[in-house]
Amino acid sequence: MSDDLRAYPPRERTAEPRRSVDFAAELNAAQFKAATHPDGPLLIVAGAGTGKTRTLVYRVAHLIDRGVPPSRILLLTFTRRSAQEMLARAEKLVGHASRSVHGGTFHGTAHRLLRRFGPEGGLPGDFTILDQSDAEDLMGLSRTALGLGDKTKRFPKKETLHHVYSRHVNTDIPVGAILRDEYPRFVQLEEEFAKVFADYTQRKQQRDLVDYDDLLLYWALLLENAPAVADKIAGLYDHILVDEYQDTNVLQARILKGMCRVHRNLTVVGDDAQSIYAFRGATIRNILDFPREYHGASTVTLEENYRSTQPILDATNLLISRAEERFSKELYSRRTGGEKPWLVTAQDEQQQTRFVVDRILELHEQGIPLREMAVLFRAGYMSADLEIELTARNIPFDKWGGLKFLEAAHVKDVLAFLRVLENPRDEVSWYRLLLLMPGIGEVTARNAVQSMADLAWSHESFGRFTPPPRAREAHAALVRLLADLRAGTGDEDGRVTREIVRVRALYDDILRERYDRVEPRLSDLDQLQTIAGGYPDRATFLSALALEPPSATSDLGFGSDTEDDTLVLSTAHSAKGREWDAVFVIWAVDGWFPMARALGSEDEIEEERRLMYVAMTRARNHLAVSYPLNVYDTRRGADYSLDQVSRFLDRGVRKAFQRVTLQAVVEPAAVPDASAPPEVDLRALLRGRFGSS
DNA sequence: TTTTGAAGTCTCTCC
DNA sequence: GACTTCAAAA
Repeated sequence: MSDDLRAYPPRERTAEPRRSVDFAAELNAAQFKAATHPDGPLLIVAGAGTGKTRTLVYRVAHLIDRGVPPSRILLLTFTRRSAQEMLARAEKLVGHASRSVHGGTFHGTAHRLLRRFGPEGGLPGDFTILDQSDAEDLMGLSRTALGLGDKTKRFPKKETLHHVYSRHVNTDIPVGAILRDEYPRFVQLEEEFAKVFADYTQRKQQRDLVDYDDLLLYWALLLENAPAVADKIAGLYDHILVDEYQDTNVLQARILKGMCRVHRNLTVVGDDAQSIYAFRGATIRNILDFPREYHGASTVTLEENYRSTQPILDATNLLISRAEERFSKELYSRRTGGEKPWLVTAQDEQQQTRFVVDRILELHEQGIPLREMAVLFRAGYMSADLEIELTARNIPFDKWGGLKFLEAAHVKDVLAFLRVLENPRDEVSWYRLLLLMPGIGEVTARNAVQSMADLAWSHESFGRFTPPPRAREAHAALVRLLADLRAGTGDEDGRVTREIVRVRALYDDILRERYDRVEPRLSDLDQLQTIAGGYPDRATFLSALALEPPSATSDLGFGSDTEDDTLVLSTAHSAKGREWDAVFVIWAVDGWFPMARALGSEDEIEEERRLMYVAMTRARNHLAVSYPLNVYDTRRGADYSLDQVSRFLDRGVRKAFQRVTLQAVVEPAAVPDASAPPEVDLRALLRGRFGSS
């Protein structure tokens, strides 16, 4: 097991000559102040497009320039992609020294540290990471084991249980309070929740399983409760820099406190106006309270926007001015040219789609590459119609966001085989693959798992299990496959890929049996095989997959493999930190953006508003926000409803836009014969109904 | 006990 | 539209 996951996939080697950096000349005054800030806590409040990344990169460069050993700098970012990007940019400034800077997500870093120091806190060094749905499944097993799953009384679903658990761990809010706020109907069940959580925790520990929350929690607990190990871990770094600080939670703040308690060299960068992850426990309080939490902290505010034209900023400033508590800042740009953003009213979804595609082609003709354009939306499924149209018109695109690929049942199925090999105690994966086998159902699976547990999960324990007659064949096939896979030796390249090939020899037939649309699923598995080729061993592969899921799906046959000029479709969340020349925000319909189910509280609505702000501020030169009037809504029975523009685009905000109304496309056949008198005067009928003349 | 087909249930954001 | 849940058949 490699100590350092950053090595995969390998960063390309470029012989960049080191140059001396003229910080004062290459940064504006505020950026310069932040980048060259001496030791001690520093808060950088950076509005959208104000060169936040640039400042952070230069700060890293400056630290290295000052003689801080690069390997003693830790850069925590929100995605692994942004860490890589920043380090690549730092490399251009200070040469390959920056390659030794440790960069990654909180979870990725936690993983690295726990593999190394976990054993000193009683953790096994070879734990398996549970992703969210694995964790939910395990929670389900706990619920069933406690007999709370039967339908005699109403008990929350495993997803709800997990959500409450996760929120509790990440926010320190007592379970009772969470129930009161979010699930009043379950308040009386607090004790049962606690029992399930206790069982869940025990189950994880007995089976060497670690969920996402544990990664952070164990890190924090080591820092807080094991002084000797804490000194070692905190002693690894002299400087810690955190990006997107507005999206960290209480637990992450605790970790930072522990990591920095000696030197206090903590730099955090964030924008309270872009806080969009409260749903997973992030709290805006971290950034708002930073100056109080770290006495003597300096604060630098970046307000000059280098990204967008002034007309676009006028619109986004108006949008966010409606928000409640925030560090007040007014972004301005010297890019005064440019046209007002568009607010496009479409008659229906098809027309919205057609508008977006036509406009994209138009801009493309004007010389804007596809990769400089993006279409953003609130949730992954909202781009379905657009994807079909783009495919039909041969426009290549990448879709970001969502975890589709790894969530796909067939991908998880194949991974379950590998995970069982890696960790024979992985109960969740055992259930998953046992239930796949013909002749094995819930009862047999449970018996098998129980019998393996009795034999301490040894490798042979599954072979010793005596299946009922109907499952004999499946059992034998599985035993053979697992033995076969275990027999594979060495760490030669492509080993994981070959394992997947062998698993598929058994699994592909099952897949064909179970699903109707087989081809896209098979090609997902092909893709999994390819991805596996980039990893040296199974453990690294599985961990990396859980921590940094590949975003691409092969559903529609387009991908960045063949094309390098591809349009980006993305959820607003996944678009954070990115920018494009032209941005389309679609589905700006009330109930869609903001989403209807996010309207429960004022806080949720505010978060939706900030999300819309994030989406719109991605644009450099062209911004178009569109909404269809008529939405075919299957929920309300096959009917069309007349929809309203998003509440965030109120009358005042709309003034910053130019209105574009797309005319209804009338099918020739449907055009009424204007010469014929109407059969009935509908409007008069309606007026008469209310007695008005 | 497993399988199968039909009815029913939601629909999100992500490490 | 994809997945879960339920009831009845094999």
